[in-house]
Amino acid sequence: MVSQRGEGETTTTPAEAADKERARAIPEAAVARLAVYLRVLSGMAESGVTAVSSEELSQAAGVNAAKLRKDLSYIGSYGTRGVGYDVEVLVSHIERILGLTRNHSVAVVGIGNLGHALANYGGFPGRGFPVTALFDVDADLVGIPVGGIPVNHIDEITAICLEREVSIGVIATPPPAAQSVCDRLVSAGVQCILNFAPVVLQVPDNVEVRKVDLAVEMQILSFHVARRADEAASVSVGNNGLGVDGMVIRP
Amino acid sequence: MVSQRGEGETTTTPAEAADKERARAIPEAAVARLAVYLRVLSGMAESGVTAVSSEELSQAAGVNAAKLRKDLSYIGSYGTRGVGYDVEVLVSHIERILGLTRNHSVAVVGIGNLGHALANYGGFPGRGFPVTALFDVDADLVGIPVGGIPVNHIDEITAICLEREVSIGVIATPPPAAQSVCDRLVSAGVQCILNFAPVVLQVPDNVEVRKVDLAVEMQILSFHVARRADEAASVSVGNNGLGVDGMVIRP
DNA sequence: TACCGCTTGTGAACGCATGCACAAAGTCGG
DNA sequence: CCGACTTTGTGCATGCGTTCACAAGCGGTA
Ligand SMILES: NC(=O)c1ccc[n+]([C@@H]2O[C@H](COP(=O)([O-])OP(=O)(O)OC[C@H]3O[C@@H](n4cnc5c(N)ncnc54)[C@H](O)[C@@H]3O)[C@@H](O)[C@H]2O)c1
Ligand SMILES: NC(=O)c1ccc[n+]([C@@H]2O[C@H](COP(=O)([O-])OP(=O)(O)OC[C@H]3O[C@@H](n4cnc5c(N)ncnc54)[C@H](O)[C@@H]3O)[C@@H](O)[C@H]2O)c1
Repeated sequence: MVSQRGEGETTTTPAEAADKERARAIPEAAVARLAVYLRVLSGMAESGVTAVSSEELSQAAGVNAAKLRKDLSYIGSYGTRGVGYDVEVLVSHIERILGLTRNHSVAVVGIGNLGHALANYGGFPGRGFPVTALFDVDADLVGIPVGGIPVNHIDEITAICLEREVSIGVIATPPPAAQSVCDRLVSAGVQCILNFAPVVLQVPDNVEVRKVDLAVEMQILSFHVARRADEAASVSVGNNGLGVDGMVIRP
Repeated sequence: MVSQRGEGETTTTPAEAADKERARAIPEAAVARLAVYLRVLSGMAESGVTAVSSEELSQAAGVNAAKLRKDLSYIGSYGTRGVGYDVEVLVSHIERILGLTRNHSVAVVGIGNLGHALANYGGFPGRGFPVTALFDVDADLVGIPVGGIPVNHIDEITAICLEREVSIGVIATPPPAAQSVCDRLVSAGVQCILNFAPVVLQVPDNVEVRKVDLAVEMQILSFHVARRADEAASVSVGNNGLGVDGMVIRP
């Protein structure tokens, strides 16, 4: 939509220019939360809710109310004191800041277990991320449609990514293939990569990589179990009976 | 150096007690990285590498060398100055800190696109996370084995989780079902939950939740694309030629 | 219009995490 | 046995992110 990102302050509206400058200053952590607020707000809008206070929204998003207000303040002052926020207004401003005013075409590479799930998932197109290309090295898969999109051979990746203006590449290949797939995506001009393979990817500075590592997530959970078990042990043994139920006594 | 506050020394060995006390102090961010180091180190061990310096390991893990050393220092001093770290030793210490010395049984709830992929994935059991139970509400799925494990009906979740000592529950149901599934997992004694459904789960304090939200990941990538585009525009037009290549000029 | 109560937006303080820089501590060659 | 070289472990400064607390601002009410 709009935002023909023209030049500096001469042709853009003051509001747009202000947004651009602000975008640079938004903390990474706040960006992630803004995406969550957006989802919650979208849900509210669908339910017919038109206004919301920082307290309500923060509850629904599972964060501290002050943090929520600060996060929203990064994108501008669109609330009304004494009242709250207009849901629609907030949605459109967050969408603008997150760059969701245009679609981002997605390519999935590696159509195995995970690739199939991603290709079949209906949740992305509706949120502005249409999956427009699938790639695999396996000749048996090439040509077969998955989730409505036919699989192409990995060797066609450059041509097809350029043609379909892919802006996000998703890597769902086995670990050994990930770096080479990544390199090919990068040389096809893809600047955003979401990596499911448990390997550290090397990319140029102008490419943004985010990784999803399920084994790491589970290990973090495991750490917390262990920590909790230790704490419980300390309380019951170390404090020698002073601690009742699970409460930690010492500060 | 070693942190007081411990009285646990009476029943545990000093080394164990020291670990337990340290575990409490490890920053969350460092825990996530330790899991990455562990994966890299395991790969090195398999390749026959026996020793590694902080510089090498940090390269392989994609982090700053000083940060890596600090992370490792949280779990103790197991390096040799002038030489580096023994791979095996480091692996075993990280595993101990992360609580990986025992297996953590995993249950997957919601055997749809994503649930199938998870159940079929061979990478978890090898890392100490055997998938031991699958649940779905769909009668057509119940009884059918996926990845070698038969699917059970969701109503059996409490009994089976207790019986198989499930410690991690993975939620891969549609969003509306997620909270109720979560509640059932919690009442079955599961204290760790990995949630793929795009909803904020409410849980008691003694339960740890981690979420994987792919739409949020993509939106973060989208934000960076937009920011980059804006910067490019500012530099080429706003600064009126003063900025060459991608460098940001104004602070 | 003037007041009241409510909610936002933000300055300021705090706490956590990162990265630097270097002393301490070890190896290895001679 | 010594001295040069290498690499760890960490004190310290810096920057980022979170939280508190409250003035400013707005709608409603009399
Ligand atoms: N399935 C899961 O639940 C899961 C969980 C965690 C991590 N992962 C990771 O995600 C990745 C994919 O997992 P999966 O279970 O789907 O694996 P999979 O083996 O089922 O699928 C991998 C696919 O990638 C294709 N492929 C291999 N080399 C390729 C290349 N060079 N170019 C293009 N395609 C290529 C294969 O033909 C295959 O279709 C792996 O790295 C895995 O570690 C998967
Ligand atoms: N598939 C993906 O790639 C993907 C990507 C991002 C997010 N997600 C999220 O992951 C979740 C699962 O996605 P999916 O594509 O596998 O969905 P899906 O519809 O294919 O599968 C959902 C499964 O959950 C089962 N189910 C429904 N209610 C249940 C209940 N109360 N108890 C137990 N099982 C129940 C259904 O029978 C079905 O088998 C969704 O929340 C989705 O938003 C999926």
